[in-house]
Amino acid sequence: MTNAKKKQPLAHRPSLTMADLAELAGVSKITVSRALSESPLVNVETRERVQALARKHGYKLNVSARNLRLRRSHTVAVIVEMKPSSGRTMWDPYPLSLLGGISQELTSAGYSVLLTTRQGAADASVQAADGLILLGQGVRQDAVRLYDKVGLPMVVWGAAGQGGDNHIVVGSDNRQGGISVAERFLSIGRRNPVFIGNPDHPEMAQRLFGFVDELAGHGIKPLLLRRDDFTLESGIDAVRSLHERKVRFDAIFACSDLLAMGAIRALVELGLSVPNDVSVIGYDDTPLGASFLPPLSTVRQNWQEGGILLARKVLAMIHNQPVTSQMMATTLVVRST
Amino acid sequence: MTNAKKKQPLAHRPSLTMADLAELAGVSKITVSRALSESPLVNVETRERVQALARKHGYKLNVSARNLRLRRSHTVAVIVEMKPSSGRTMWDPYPLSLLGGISQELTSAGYSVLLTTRQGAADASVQAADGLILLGQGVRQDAVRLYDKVGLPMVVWGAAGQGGDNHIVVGSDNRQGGISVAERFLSIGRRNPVFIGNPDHPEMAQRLFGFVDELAGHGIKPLLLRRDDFTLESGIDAVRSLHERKVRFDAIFACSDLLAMGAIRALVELGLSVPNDVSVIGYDDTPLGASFLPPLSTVRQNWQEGGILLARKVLAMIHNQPVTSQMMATTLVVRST
DNA sequence: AAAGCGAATGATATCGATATCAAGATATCG
DNA sequence: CGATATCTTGATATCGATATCATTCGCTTT
Repeated sequence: MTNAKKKQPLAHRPSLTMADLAELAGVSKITVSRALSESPLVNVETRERVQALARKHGYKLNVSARNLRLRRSHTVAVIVEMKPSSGRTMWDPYPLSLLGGISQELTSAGYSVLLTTRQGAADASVQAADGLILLGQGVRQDAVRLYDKVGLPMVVWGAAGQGGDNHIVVGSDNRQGGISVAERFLSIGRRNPVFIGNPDHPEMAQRLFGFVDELAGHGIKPLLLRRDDFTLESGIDAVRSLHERKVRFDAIFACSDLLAMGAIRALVELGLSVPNDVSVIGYDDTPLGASFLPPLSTVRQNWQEGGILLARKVLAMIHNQPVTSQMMATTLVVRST
Repeated sequence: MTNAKKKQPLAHRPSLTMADLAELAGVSKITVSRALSESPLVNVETRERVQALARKHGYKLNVSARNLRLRRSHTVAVIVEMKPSSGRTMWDPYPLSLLGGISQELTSAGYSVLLTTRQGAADASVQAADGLILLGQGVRQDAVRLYDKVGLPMVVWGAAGQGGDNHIVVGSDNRQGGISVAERFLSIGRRNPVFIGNPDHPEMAQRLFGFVDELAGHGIKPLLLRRDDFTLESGIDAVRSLHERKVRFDAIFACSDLLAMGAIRALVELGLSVPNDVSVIGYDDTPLGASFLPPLSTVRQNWQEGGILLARKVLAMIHNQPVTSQMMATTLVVRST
């Protein structure tokens, strides 16, 4: 018997089972199972003997078997929406520090992270997970709807107000971010602010709303300048178009740091001083912003913490604890612009 | 029935099994299994009937059960070495477009990606995978050794020459990258080049070797300026220190774009012209490099393609096909510096 | 017409773990 | 001392899929 087992060519390591361990320890499989899972049902002495044996022989639990029996997988699928909807390739640093936070939190809770990059339909492998985390651009509600149907606990990263039947939303408080920029502009006496970004993007729309509402309270109506690309070039182009149209403005709220840096460069080229003539505030607190000349003022979102929060929420949902959507506070980082 | 289904708080959906499908179709489980896996053993008519039924009722394969039976998991674990060894946080854009490539390739081959961020010892969940991909800084050989012991097919991202008993290495050809920079400097007549980077880092060491060897062939010996941080500040600081020490130099090869940009900024502040007085070439082709003023010359590594290659190699190893380590060519992108 | 063959399907065992229920050993109580 | 409670262990069934071997049926072959 044992012999037969050893004989097979086994491309994969022999890895012994609980049955093998049981034989070694002179007890039954079930006792081994209990011993390894710290069950109080087994005698302390037996438990330690079994555990020692398991360590000694390098026993590895067969996860598939356990998952089959327990009807759960101890796995959370993270679905990354690949379609770049607006020049941000999804594989840029930001959403990915989210991944870092998620991975860290789930791993330390004993869960595995199944990474999925959605290309077309819902991936079948997702079905095996205990819960879902959906990372997207926020633009594509179809993805949310698609995965809502899977019926698993789900947490979506995005703008508030997208909550649905079966999922909750975690995100950065974009509205508050917009408000904080407005407050800053007001406090330094700016009266002709411009907003640059893409209001079709739910997260940016929130920023715009916060910005507009806060300014409206002081009788100011900002100019909305739509830009779909979040690149340096796009920022340059935006400012040039303002200049050509002879628009009067003394403050710019750009929806990304790159846009902001482009804007500043264009302003300087036009002979305008930042921040004396025009004040500029970006979004995201890119590492480069701090080193930019002049150092860029911006709104910081804590992505890593967001990832941790996402993970905690799914876990809570999986364990049937009550959870609610939550927006995370942003920080206005005032540097020199 | 339907009612009951809808009513339960659905912690878990009922999800039918092959046995259920078998009954519905009036055949046996095996036939269902074969039908769904496109086996030629079943009648075409039966197969289609079963498949239609499966679709209609939303049948989902129980992955755990299949994996248990087949003794494989259709999963590749990607281990991300978290310890930031040199200021690069691992969660910055580069290694992560690797992840994108990996995920894309594995997913479309029907494999799942298990994301693990190593914090301490080898994660147990890794045991369940069919293969491993190790993404690290390259600095830490201990991680490689640790996972080598697991005995699974493994592919490591890094510098060549680290190949071990049980794994192969895929990486960017850093040596060639260094050579190409040297060639460029030679072709434009530079005679006093400086290398800025950390030679303890295997990948950078390769760049340095290529750089030095190529220059040596023309009787030139570059100055090695060690910098452990790959930040803008570090680049600024490097050039300042050169200046203070009154070193003569007319070319800089910086091991990261940020270092290069910092260097350029410092040079400009010192009243030197780039590239007239000093030519500068960075590494990585950061998105911002192209928009930098002046546009940065750099060495591009194709991360995404690297990810795809990593994935293909593990898959090949898993299927017992012969594989070898491989370095990917880099591209010198000459812009204005 | 008997034998032989291939196509289609099924019965059963199995992967490795755990839940359930039963049972033996020991301790405690009236 | 017999009975009940407690502690510890085990036998068996089960999770949902697939491999192996067996079986049935129709059709060709000589």
